[in-house]
Amino acid sequence: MGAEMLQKGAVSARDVALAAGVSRTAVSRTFTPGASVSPATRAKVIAAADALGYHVNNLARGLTRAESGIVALIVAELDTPYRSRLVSALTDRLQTAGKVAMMINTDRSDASVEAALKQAIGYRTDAAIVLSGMPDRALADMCLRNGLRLVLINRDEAWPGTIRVRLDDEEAGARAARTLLRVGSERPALASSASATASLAARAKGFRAVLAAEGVVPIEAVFGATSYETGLALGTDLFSREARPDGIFCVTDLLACGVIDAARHRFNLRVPDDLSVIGFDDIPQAGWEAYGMTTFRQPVTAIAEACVAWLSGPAAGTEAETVRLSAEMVWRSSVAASGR
Amino acid sequence: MGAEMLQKGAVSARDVALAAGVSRTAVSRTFTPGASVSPATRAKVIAAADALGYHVNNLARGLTRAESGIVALIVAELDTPYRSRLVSALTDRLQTAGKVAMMINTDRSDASVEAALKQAIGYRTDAAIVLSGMPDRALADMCLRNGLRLVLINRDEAWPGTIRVRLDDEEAGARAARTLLRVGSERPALASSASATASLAARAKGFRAVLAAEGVVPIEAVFGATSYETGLALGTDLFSREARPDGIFCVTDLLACGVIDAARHRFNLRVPDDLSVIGFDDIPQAGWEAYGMTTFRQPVTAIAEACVAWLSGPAAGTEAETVRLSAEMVWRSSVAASGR
DNA sequence: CCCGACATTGCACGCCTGTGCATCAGGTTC
DNA sequence: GAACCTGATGCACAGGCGTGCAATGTCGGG
Repeated sequence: MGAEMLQKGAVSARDVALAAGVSRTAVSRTFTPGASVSPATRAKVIAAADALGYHVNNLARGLTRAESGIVALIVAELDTPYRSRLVSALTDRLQTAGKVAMMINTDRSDASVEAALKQAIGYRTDAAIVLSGMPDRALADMCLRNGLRLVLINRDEAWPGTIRVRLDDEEAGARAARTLLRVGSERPALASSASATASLAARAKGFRAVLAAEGVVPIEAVFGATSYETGLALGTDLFSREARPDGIFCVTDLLACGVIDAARHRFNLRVPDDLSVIGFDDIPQAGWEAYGMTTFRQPVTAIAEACVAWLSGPAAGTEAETVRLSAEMVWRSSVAASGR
Repeated sequence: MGAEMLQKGAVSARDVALAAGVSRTAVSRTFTPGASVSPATRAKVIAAADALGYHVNNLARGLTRAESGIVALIVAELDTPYRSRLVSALTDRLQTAGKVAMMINTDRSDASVEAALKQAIGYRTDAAIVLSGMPDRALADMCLRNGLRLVLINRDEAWPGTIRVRLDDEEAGARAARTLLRVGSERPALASSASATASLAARAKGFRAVLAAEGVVPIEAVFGATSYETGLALGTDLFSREARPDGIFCVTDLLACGVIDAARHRFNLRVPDDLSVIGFDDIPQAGWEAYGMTTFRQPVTAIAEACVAWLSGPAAGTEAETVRLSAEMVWRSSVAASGR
């Protein structure tokens, strides 16, 4: 009936204590697992808390405790199939681990990554998961000094107090090359963006190495950002050449979609009859009937699992750790059947 | 050289004060815009802060201030093109407004939305932007009582202290119907998922209303979740019927992609020659050459803009506000040219 | 030289919680 | 009945910050 306490601020433990006729300590203990409170008191507190709509202030709790429960996700181009899948998996996993994700956008520039990390420090984030862009050594040290653990995904650098999560990109690239050779591709090609990412470089490296061992030099098209539009451009470039490729490894599904569309709609080529295409990531669109793309599946849930497990574990000393996961091949219809 | 202060916790204002030989107050004032500090003191403080890697603790700051600077984004199925675009726009906009986004996943169930909101309250979020799922009235009141402002996107309910952001979905549906009629469609169809969303329902309603005025009853296929796979199923259902539709309005691009693929790859139909398709959202894939979909563009940046503007504004009284935005039509090649 | 205006600085308090320590009630054992 | 143990409870403090208030120092004007 008489609903007081409607001012402006949130309802605090003192309000609950007042309403329940107990001390504020009792309220605190009620919401602290393992603390000593009598069932009677606890019941009174819970009743009052429910009536007032009380919730423990995690900010204040984070002041005293060493952990705030917040983990920063630092990411560029979230509106991209692979990224959004990974972020979704990460937030999911963090939540079930009792933590919560704070999203910080960057534009891939070093400056914006630095700003993002500083903001993360400002909120006393337990850790930061960096999906894109690269903090330099000094920045990483600053994070460490502020008790902020760093998770680097798809990066080569390894620093103290840091965990790296990597895929077997090189092996996947090699497998792509072997697959194309087995299909009988005589003019295999590599399509990649110009973005200097460790994982993209590793995929290309593995691809080239296998071909080189067979004495084959791949046709290459490398430019642009990692996007569908670049894929289109790469495709039209490749198919306009004298020696038209008959098998293409695209370091990313997004690129592969563009390449396939260029082949079909701009050059009237049939996939896989005239051309085999292999991608990487297994974004949802790779499974769409318009593409039916043979590709490598990013183990997003395994990646998320590894990150969160490390975060939940004890603050491992100062050695850098590395987690390696493998990308399973997914067979669809963009590669001639004999290749399997 | 002598790097002390390497314990465990983060570096605090007191550490900086000690290093700079000033009071902790001076440090606080240095980082508080508009506070009174002499240039000399400020310089000493900044130097010490840089050397130690100090960053103001936003958690503690949020304790005193009324605002924490955190805004919760409550969303399901983030790994979906439209959602990820919207979330990306929102986090971007929030950041430039000096706030930061906290991502909370839900599985669309009411229970998980409730849990999400409670977590948001726990972190004394300034506001919560609900992209999917629906808090009930009691829950909204609890938020309000805790000083948490609520932004509801694509919802019908309007409650005190809340803002709704809506599109002119009904008008768009109507326009889709008029467009199909103009192309000469004799058997127009509606494809929708079974998810009971206000916006989807409004699109369908507008579509049906225009047709009804012309004495036409659309062929309808309505089932499943809002996904590409459902689109495939809807398409195969529709194209298997006696009276095969020659124009389809899909309430979502994701559905439309599935419908187009079903038409092309399962029934050998040509788009737009045998069939016109209109979607909604303008997800990136709608612009891909494989689809070239005519659709309605979700004004994601305008939506984000509206949300953040409201959040940054004064805590408007207790009336519910509503923002209406319009979805511009995007012409591509999935509708016969004469339709324009 | 004196006085008022003003900028700067530090003390102390409040914000909200968790927790060590002391207190106290209640019950058990001899 | 006394000594003792146990579980519950409250006090007081810490944690990092912003800010009102008072004190100090500085400068200009008269």
